[in-house]
Amino acid sequence: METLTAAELLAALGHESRLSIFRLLVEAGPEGMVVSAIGEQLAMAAATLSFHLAHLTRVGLISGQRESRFIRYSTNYGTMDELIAFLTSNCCHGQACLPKTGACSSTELRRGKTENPPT
Amino acid sequence: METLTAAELLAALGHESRLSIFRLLVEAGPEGMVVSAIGEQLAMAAATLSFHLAHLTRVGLISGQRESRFIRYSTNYGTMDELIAFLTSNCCHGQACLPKTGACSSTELRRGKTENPPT
DNA sequence: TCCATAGTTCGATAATAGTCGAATTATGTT
DNA sequence: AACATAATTCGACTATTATCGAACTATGGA
Repeated sequence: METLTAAELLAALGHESRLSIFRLLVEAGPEGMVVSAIGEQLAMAAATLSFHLAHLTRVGLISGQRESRFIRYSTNYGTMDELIAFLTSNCCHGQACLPKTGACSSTELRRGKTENPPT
Repeated sequence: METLTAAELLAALGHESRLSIFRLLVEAGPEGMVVSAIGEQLAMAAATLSFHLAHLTRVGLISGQRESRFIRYSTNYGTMDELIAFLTSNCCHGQACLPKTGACSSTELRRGKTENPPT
């Protein structure tokens, strides 16, 4: 993943409103949520919510599809997966720098443990 | 970790210059790097570099300590560890949500191929 | 003390991002 | 068709962020 791309993803998540939206969608799971339902949870003007949804969509973290009058958004797990991989790569360059929470190892587990093998 | 705090960390990393600085320091390992050495790698005005170092320091991602005339910065792995933990928590709420790593497809999506899927 | 070097802080400017009411588009209902 | 609902886009405004030369602070050496 390019540094520029990663920075765009991080910047997209680096705003309280968008991070809240994203986490809400992550918690909602693959089914996602309809915009009005998101709006009910997070108090913000409809235009503002739409603005942030568009931003998250543009960088590829979420995507939405119309369902009659509604538009249902859900997270693109793959993008998030790539971002986590980027953040954890070059991280230990050999030795384990993130051993305590198991964040690294669980990611490696998910990914088949080939990205950054300890030397 | 609070959502606000996480957003601040993500925003700090969500800028190409700062992400480059951070990754350079991550690669440098626990020894870190002196400011002038960072400046040699990443072309930017000294004031700009200082500005970004201060930002990364303020959110706790890096810290610096003086060594005679130099100031040596290094990454605070713990902060990064917490951030990764935050990002991966609530992620699958039980089931594995990141099994496949659809790396290429999600990248294509970001490239704007199918911005608004035809309905 | 005087000078050079390493970094930071200041100040002014330019650029970008966020907010939200109002207008608009899309869909479904009567 | 007329109306209601869901969501986006527009437009204008405000706030924040980034940049960088110049001035400043801190340290070490002559």
